[in-house]
Amino acid sequence: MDDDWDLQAVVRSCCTTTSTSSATSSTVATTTSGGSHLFSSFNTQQDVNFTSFQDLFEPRKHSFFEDLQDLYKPFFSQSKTISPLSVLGGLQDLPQQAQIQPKQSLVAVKSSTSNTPSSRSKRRKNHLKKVCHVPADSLSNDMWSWRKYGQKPIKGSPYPRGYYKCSTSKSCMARKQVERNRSDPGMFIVTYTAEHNHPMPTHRNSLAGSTRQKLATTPSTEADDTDKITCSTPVSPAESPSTAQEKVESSREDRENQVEADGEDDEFSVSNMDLDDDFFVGLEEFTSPDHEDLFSDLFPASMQLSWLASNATSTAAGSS
DNA sequence: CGACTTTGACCAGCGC
DNA sequence: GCGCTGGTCAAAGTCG
Repeated sequence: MDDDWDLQAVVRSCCTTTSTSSATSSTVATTTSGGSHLFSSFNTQQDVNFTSFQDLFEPRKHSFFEDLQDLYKPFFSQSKTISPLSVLGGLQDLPQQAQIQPKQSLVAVKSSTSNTPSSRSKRRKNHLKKVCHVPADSLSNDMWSWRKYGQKPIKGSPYPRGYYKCSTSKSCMARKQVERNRSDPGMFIVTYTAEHNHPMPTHRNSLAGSTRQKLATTPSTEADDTDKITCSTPVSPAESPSTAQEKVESSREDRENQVEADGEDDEFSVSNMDLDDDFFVGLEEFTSPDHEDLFSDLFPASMQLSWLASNATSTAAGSS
């Protein structure tokens, strides 16, 4: 079935590297808060040129890193304190760039209480949602562990939507929905709802699921295709290992479609989580206006967010 | 044994 | 108020 795609989608959210066109992935926050700062997320291009990000950030007053930090913070468990909304909060500010599906995006408005839905709070009403457009490649980069709890065909879309929830903690209300962009099959729309109420797992946990690739059919392939890193979203609940796996399977199919585009990778960067505050602290130094240049120097082309990648590797590895 | 995926059914919000 | 659609639950099965 179409399940495959969701897997991939899941993860890599925000920052991935992908090969796809640069502008493609953008994250949006559905929240109505109206803010706007960051979260535009990194595009997943492998070549991610930070410059390309500029566009995204330009409008902003914050320095590149600040934005970056903001972006990540929410996702990274900030090492110690993760505020429940942190994730969402960060997203809220997203720039309008993201394209979101009108309906969803609007929907989210907020509900702090959303975290405690009564048993079935299926409701669309409350719940802040963050929407990220992620290249297929990046889907897998998620440091969080996710467990798929449902999949449904969406009206108007040829692709089903996968529903994932955080598997790290039962009490964690964080959820994400992965859906392929109908207009651009190479891109996935990942919607995050609620926040993680716990720190990111150091090791992408979920071992169990992580491997479930019955078909593991193409682990290697995938590795090639999907695993390459990028900056995956640092934290976004993107896909979990499990998803990654799914990806794998799906990758078979997707590959056909995406491979070209992807080719890249999916390595995950989970381990990066360690970066957290310290990491950003260091980055702040770069916050100067010149950051662009700095990046060029510091992060040569190929590198891009390879740092993330390295971490990701672990995930990828783990997942596979 | 534990964790995850898959799938069908149920439930509730939303629009008319 | 009704129907549609989306979101979640729960059982069954799979895999490490």
